[in-house]
Amino acid sequence: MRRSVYFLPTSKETPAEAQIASHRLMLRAGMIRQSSAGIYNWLPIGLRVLRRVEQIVREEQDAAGAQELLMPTIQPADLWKESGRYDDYGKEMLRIVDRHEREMLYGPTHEEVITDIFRGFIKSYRDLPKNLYQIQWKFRDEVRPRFGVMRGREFLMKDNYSFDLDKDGAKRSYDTMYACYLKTFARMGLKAIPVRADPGAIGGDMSHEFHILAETGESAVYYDAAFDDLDLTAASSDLTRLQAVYAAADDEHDPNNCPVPPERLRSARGIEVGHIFYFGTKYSKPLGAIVTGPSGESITVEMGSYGIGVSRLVGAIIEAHHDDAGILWPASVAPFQVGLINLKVGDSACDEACASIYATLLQHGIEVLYDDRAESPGVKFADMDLIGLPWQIVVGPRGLKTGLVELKDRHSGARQELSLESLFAKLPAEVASGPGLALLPG
RNA sequence: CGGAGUGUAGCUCAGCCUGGUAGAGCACUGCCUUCGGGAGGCAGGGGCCGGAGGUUCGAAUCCUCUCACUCCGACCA
Repeated sequence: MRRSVYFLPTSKETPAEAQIASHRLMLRAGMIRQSSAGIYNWLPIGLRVLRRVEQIVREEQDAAGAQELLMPTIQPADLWKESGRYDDYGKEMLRIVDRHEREMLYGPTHEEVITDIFRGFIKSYRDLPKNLYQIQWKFRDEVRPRFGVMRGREFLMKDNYSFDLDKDGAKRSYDTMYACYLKTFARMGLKAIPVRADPGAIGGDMSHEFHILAETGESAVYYDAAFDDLDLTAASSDLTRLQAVYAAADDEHDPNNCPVPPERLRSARGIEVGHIFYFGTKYSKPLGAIVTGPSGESITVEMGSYGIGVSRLVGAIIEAHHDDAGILWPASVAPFQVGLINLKVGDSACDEACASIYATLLQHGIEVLYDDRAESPGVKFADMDLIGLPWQIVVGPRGLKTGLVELKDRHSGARQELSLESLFAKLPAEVASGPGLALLPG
């Protein structure tokens, strides 16, 4: 993408309303623009990141055996009356009346709708288990939205729902998602600690929240120091061991009754990016999600639900990956892999070298943001650092005199002067291997 | 929902106390000089001072009401 035509409104000024780094950086990097309290426009470069995060979540859901569907944002109130939650949910639910005076609502979650789908089609134990997911916008009329997309009222969420014949099956579904979540977050460059949690309004008796540790986190979490050394990306083989290590959210942690000795207890702030629940028949019972068992008996299915805050993750990733100059995107979610800076637009040597590099990168399927504006180099460098692409290629007249361009690793700051030939020879491999890799000595 | 604030140019803000021609920096447009980590000069464009009432000869400024947004607390992916 050429910077001269791309809609990318970066800003030097720190927006007055933004309190935390991720919010400031998202506004300054032209990713989002507030529409009203807790509701955001996603501008092109922000949407690119959102889509990448969404895609990682999707791939891991698919890999875990969940199947994607899409439910509506607007739901009929009747279903919620049937589950008994219409009155319970309170003012967080945005209620709408249509032209026929029918009560509708903008879905804050989809247990009722998915259960309605299930009961309409699934009638036999032989069709179980099922695990269905969607990535859809939700609306919760938060009393106090804040921190940009980290606590918006409208937010993109991956939610899935498991249906099993019995509690053992439900536990397997739960564990599958538990492992899936660890892998999902790891792919985004995040270490998410699974902590025991209060099932809250969703209800149920088994629940974990996944927290990214960050100073700006909204929740207090307590955990065994062993977590600091655990490889949370490990396969599900040692899940039982992992789940035995203590970690609890604020409301579940009792300082007077904690299994972890004080010297090993750690407390930190966390950003909740995922939450999984097992809640048995809480919804299947009132909504009549019943299958016929092997002996012809009626069995009320065991359910669980699992959420990942996709739009929140974009903010959380920035909280975990930024420096004074701007964002440091992990390659897996970066809006572009490479930023190409032409230091002197109009200089034929610079223009030709950049055009050649740009074309070559595109040929290799590498996404590149080419800053071809007639701006001062200072502006371009600052903008590119702010945007935070993993790699930068700097092309200027001085270097070109000896046939060299600069390759910079945004994460480590390491720079290397390369000839065009060696750049072409090594760049695709370097980019494919991701940022943070030490560059070979020039 | 309680408490505290803020609304003036696209952005960050001054002006308000003490009423009298609407301001600055950045951004934007044009020209010139620059160009290796947020350049400089000159010339421009851009505002119903959030909205509605009121007081006054006169209101961004004083009063009342309202709307929006932000922050602190209690609640949540």
